[in-house]
Amino acid sequence: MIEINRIRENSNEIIERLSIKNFDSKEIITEILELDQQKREIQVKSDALLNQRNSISKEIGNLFKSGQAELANKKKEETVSLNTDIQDLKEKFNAIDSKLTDLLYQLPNTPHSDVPKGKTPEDNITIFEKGEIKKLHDKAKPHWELASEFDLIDFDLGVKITGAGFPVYKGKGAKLQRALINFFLDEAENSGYKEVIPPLLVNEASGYGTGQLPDKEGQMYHATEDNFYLIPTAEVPVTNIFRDVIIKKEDFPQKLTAYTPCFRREAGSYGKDVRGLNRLHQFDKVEIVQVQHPDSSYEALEGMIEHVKSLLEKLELPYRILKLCGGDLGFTAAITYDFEVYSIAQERWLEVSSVSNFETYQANRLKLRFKNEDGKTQLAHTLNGSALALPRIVAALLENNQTENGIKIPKALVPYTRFETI
RNA sequence: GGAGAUGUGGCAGAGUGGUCGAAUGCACUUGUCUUGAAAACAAGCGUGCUGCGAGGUACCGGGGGUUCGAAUCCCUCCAUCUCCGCCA
Repeated sequence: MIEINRIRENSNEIIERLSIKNFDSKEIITEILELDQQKREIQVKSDALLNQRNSISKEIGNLFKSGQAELANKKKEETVSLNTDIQDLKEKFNAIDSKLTDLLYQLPNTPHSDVPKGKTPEDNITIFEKGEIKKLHDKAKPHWELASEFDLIDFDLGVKITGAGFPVYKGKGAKLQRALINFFLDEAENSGYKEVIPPLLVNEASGYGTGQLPDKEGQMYHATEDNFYLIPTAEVPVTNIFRDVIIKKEDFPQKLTAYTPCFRREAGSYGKDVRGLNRLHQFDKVEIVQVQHPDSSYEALEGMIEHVKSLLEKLELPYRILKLCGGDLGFTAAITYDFEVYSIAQERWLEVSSVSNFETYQANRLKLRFKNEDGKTQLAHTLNGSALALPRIVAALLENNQTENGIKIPKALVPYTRFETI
């Protein structure tokens, strides 16, 4: 969430920035400032009363020690009204504080000054495009037909076992998944990311830490008996490694990568959007996460973009990079670049990666800090990106590489699949 | 899942309900000494809120309670350890 100090000092700037996200924050911020003011006043009062009580209590202790029980008991009476006042202030304080926290949770991150205005995905700006969009042969098919023709993915079987959006990968289809995961992990390691295998279920605190809660509660599967959530992305468990951590300056940057399945409930899609691998409830993804010093987080973001670019180029897929406009930007991100690959048989672009800088927004929730030159604790920056999400990569690979003699595996992947064609 | 024990500062480890934000040791930082280092000695050494500042206040696993006053007593949750059961 946005730091309260920033809101105190730059409320107008924040309101203006949030308007780029098409978020009208004027009322909330006014209320936040009021509550913040009240909260501090109450705290000062309460501190003063506690101070009084503490000194009276000390006196009572001393009186008892020196055998003046009568005087001590008389002193006790003084604390009666004091205690009701303290209790009163405590209740008020808690009420205001939880209201304030609630409102702060409702404020999205402020977009970076580079973020273009806009409301819908059409307003995103294509900043880079590369790769040849080939012509396919006459009998070219969409990936869901290829998947069933070559017996790679069984969607109906998944429906039987679980439900729609939980495919079963078979034979070379399963091996292709494994190959991609290993390829992505190796590439990440070569770029300096340390591999971790995190839990796939997280507690509530972790959900709040990265911002899935309370904003996107409905997106996550919820194991209510234990109050755990199935992770929608490795971002959640991996970034929460750093919750409540004060890292040493020399330990910057932290670069982690993780492969995990991801679980998303997703609501309200239909037709071609959800056909085949386009949108699933369970899918595999390799994520890269960085914790950075604020001065170098944008440089790190560039590095992450370069990393994802190199993956797509090694896979020989035509892709483009979009800079998301304010309206399409996620709740917690300051800036996001989406990577899309072209799916030839479907004749559409498919999002395969999202690379974002969250600046201090997540760090503030996580209490992820470092000691700066002045010896003060300061919030770090967090970043993450998909590198990459598998299903749509598979869709594009199958569709784009189909020939009349089968599907060709890109060269870079062959050492991992150990077969050249499907 | 059952029984028992434990949870204190970066680590180890004290702490009869009152002068405990917390002894002591180690680690760390700075200074003295030294050509330099080590050793020794001295000082410092957690996090938040609040205040221009001195300071005030809160935090001894989390939450709640008893009390004039809680690290210390009670309840509850969580975690760890030991034993038993179950199990990939």
